[in-house]
Amino acid sequence: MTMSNTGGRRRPPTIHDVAREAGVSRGTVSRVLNGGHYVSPAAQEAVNAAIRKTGYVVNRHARSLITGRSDSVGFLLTEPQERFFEDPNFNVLLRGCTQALAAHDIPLLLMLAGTRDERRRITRYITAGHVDGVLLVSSHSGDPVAEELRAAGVPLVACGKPIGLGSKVSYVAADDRDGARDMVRHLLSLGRRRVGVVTGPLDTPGGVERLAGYREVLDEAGVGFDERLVVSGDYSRASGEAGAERLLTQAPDVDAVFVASDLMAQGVLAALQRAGRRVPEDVAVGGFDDSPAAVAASPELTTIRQPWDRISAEMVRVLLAQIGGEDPAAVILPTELVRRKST
Amino acid sequence: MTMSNTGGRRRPPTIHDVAREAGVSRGTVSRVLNGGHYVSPAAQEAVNAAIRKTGYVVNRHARSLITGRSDSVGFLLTEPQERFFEDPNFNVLLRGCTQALAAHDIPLLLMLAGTRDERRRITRYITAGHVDGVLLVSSHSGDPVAEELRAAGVPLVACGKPIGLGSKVSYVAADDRDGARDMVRHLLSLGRRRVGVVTGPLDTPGGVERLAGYREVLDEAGVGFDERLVVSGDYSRASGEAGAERLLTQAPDVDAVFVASDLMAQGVLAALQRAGRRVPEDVAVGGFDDSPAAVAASPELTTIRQPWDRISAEMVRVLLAQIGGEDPAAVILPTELVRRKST
DNA sequence: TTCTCTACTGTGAACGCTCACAGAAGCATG
DNA sequence: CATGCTTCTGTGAGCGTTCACAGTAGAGAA
Repeated sequence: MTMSNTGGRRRPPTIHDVAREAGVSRGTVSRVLNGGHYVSPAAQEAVNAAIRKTGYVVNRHARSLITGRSDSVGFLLTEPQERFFEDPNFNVLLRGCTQALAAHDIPLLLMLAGTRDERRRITRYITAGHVDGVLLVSSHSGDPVAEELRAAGVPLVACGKPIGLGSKVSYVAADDRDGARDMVRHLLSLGRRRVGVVTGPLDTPGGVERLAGYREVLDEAGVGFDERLVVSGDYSRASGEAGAERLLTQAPDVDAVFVASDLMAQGVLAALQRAGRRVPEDVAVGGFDDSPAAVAASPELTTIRQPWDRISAEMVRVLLAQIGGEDPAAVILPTELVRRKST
Repeated sequence: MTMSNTGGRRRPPTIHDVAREAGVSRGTVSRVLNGGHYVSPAAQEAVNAAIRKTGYVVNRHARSLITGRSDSVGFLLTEPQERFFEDPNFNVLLRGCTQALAAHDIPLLLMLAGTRDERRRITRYITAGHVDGVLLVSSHSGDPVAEELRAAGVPLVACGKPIGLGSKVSYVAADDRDGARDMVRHLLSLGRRRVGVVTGPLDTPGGVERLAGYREVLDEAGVGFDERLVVSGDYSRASGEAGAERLLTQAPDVDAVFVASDLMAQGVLAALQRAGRRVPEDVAVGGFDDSPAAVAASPELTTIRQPWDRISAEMVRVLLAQIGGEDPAAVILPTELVRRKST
């Protein structure tokens, strides 16, 4: 029983305790802690032994106070909160970022900027230097928080190409256009010629790019573009359902649909089913994301995989580089067609 | 242009700057910052004006260094990570906790303890005092991290009744048994008599309680208990699908199913559909959670709402109370039957 | 007047760490 | 022998707060 456990916590050992235990000075312990340059092997060893023995863990507040760094980063969501809950992609991204940061021993602070007040509070918190950088999820345009952070010089990496922030903001994104091309080519290769599309929100680069890829392939295949085959959605399940209904009205002969998100594709499947169309026999359906929703759908969705694990890893890499003084960077990652039952 | 914006960030104002600006001492500013007791109205006013003028934000690291508090809490997930992504409840809980904490200006640190290494690192981080308390999501038994934290005297609030941690750990949970009772009563009230159940994992209190509620109502209604009507799952969609298949084999005359989670209920619906049973005409299906999955299902699920917003709010309240020195507490919250299309 | 009490204010010390600097020791070079 | 260089080590200062304490001013009571 080394620990009296009556509610209060014992005062943890300090760098001083370690120094005394190892028979060296605070400075030497600090040097060992920070890379071990200019430390003799003997001292190195003694300090490490003392750290193990005392169970020392550095006090990050004391360190931050003098270094000016916080050694933590924020994960900021300025989207309308609903999307967060409905879209499984956020989970995957959040998890990936948390783990990638954990590998660097950097905690992730979750920040949800929903209301005006929350936005103000969070902006203050960040610009006050309480985090070293921010991972940003905000695909819609005109985001005042992001703009303010950028102006304040806070290292920032967005997920997906941000709008209206100039070229000074780093971002990591999947190759939306190329992914869309792959999917539409796949649908054409099945012999379908009346290929519809349910787009994402067209005020986001992702939405625009996926639509552009669709058009490109139709052009290159010599299949005419028919605007009755195009309806727009907002990535939500409900908008997919509504979109499919509109599509069936405008172009009843549709024999394939490229849907710009898996969640919308779920809605499309439901609407088609209700209309008595069989998938994939009557209408082939292709999604986008390869989110958990793709496997949960029935039939399971053929979709375009966004490499979320790589996206999150790259976001963290770019952010840390930027915190380290490097210039902003843009990273585009390749997508992959995943064939399942819906095509 | 008050801010030179060439990459570096300007040194933020300190309490000293505010004191000089307001013509008072650091101590007075500090008192205003911490509640304003024993401060004259005039000084109060002057300090607030100076804070607004300078844009001062307290340096939390300096504060933490001396107070010993970190004014932050961890949100710790020790579940197998997959559940996190599949189960929409986690999102709602995470969001609720983040927002409830934000109201107290307390940041939430997301901690995912998947691997052994991660567990060790996180345990060290927490016991070193880098967070004041922990919100714990870990319904399965034998969680070494939780036990270690409890032993170290870290304020801890679990979501759902934890197993094997003695009574010293606070928790907040929905009234699982009562919810199950409501649902089964509802199914009986529809005239169904062959009511099956797909349970949750039976090494968790939630799973056990929901099954107990089911049995209680059958007993009280004089409907005999038939073990062929009972299959067990693990809250995952896939296990619901498998469970329903087993149920149809063991008891083909089943006319209602109480499923212990919405996600499993999705799987049950899929399996029933495949087997040619109509819902709700042939088989009524009741879920549990009222997660987004309930509305996404087709037909939309009748389910038992867990009051996630209240659960998260209570978790935060209890945790902060405990950090403030109060004793651990258990909170049980009522559930609510939500009728939709599946019954 | 003198004392006590309350309301308020300022000051130095401390929290635990890193950083800059000074210096010691060892070795090669002039 | 002095000089310089490299490698290593210890020391004092200071990061921006809070806290304990000392002190002041004014009001009321003796």
